[in-house]
Amino acid sequence: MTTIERARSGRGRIDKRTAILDAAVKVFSQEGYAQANIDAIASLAGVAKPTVYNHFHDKETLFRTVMRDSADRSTARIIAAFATLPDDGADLAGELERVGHLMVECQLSEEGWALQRLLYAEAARLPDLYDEVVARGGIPALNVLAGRLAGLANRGHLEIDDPAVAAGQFMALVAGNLPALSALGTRPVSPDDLADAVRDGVRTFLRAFAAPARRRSSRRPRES
Amino acid sequence: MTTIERARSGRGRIDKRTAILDAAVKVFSQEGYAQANIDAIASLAGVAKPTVYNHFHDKETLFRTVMRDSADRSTARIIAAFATLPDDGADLAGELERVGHLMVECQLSEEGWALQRLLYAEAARLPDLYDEVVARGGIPALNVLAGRLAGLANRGHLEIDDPAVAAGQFMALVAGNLPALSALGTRPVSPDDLADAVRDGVRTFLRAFAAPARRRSSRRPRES
DNA sequence: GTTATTTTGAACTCATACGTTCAAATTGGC
DNA sequence: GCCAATTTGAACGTATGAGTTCAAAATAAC
Repeated sequence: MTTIERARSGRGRIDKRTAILDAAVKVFSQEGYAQANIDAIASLAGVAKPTVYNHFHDKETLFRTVMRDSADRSTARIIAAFATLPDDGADLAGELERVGHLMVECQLSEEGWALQRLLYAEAARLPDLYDEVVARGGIPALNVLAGRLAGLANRGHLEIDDPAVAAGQFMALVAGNLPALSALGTRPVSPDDLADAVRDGVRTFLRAFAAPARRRSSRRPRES
Repeated sequence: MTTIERARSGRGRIDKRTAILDAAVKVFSQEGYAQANIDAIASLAGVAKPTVYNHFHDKETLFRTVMRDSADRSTARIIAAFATLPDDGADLAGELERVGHLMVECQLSEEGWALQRLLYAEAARLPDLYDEVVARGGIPALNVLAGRLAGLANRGHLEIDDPAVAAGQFMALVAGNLPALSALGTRPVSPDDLADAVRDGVRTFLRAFAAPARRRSSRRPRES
């Protein structure tokens, strides 16, 4: 089943499989699940229709595979971006903006939007697929960011009660405007608007969570 | 065409039309556009199929009407909620939480999620519909909230540079966790989780935008 | 009651598209 | 060169569903 298994088994032609997946992600994201045409996918992949059914039992299996792969790619990108956030707190605003940019660019990518739109579209029909994508994507990414923020808080650069909450709020603040800006990914976003949105989000995040400059309290409870 | 026109023209049976729309919103939101079946809508509305085509020229027209009506209802609810935000700044945190609750409940409603999922699903295919819904829904609602926040800022209860940005960030902070919490509207949200999310959002919003207690920025001294 | 309009049921047309079948061609391993 | 697995093309069966047609029935206006 897995890419690796097939590659080792020898006989299966791995390139056909990936060609089908590449074509499928394009067609699904342009047309949506129901409107996507298997013949179109086969033709775009340069493959005969029975070959598609040879690799993927039916349309739903193909769709699920596409969504899983897409989620894995996006997650890897976002986690890599978060991992570059330094712990030392130097130029915190600049670093948060940089990471915020990487994050939104991942979501703004063709594939990021496609994944999100398809998830929304099919969540009601395939709730387990939604759960799986969240488990593979959103949750790990959020955990990584929460860990970085917790590190910054421990070193006194941020004042954070709950790192997971703060991580979610960072994402909401920085990326919350993206759907409106890009019309759900159907229109290009001007780099200036994007930079403004990220900057505003980071500024508000820091207004809420930046540790007071004078005090270098590692942990200062605000109220009981 | 409009409800009112039809009601005055007399001959058209207005109740059939609304019954069709009610049925259509249910079927569309459960099945999605492509999977939605006109026969099912007609049957659920207690109406013959040609009657559907008598009121709405084709499936897409019916869909667009459903989306517009749904957007109008949601917008009216949210704007009504925002309008109850008092200007005087008394119990600001409590009031923001109350309004935040009204806002997320609107989005959490069956219809709110249906609208959002269908928008995401069909945005690529019907970009103009997306624009129309945003123009009727998101933008007016955001403007009303921005106006309220600006009022609070003028009276010295908030410290806000750009009310529109702050309004968008309020929505992002308070509602940003909803998709994950409710699995895009496919699962019920526990009232406790919901209250936590709203409280966390409002707390962060106030940490970023609350006017410092000592300084009386503009007009009104803080009464305490 | 008369009349114009709407509604209804049922059957029909037509297009789309999933998934299958199968014999022939191709491929890769040995 | 031989064999086993895969691929291919093209046709097919089948299902689904949008939108139409039409004559009969129901309805509202006058």
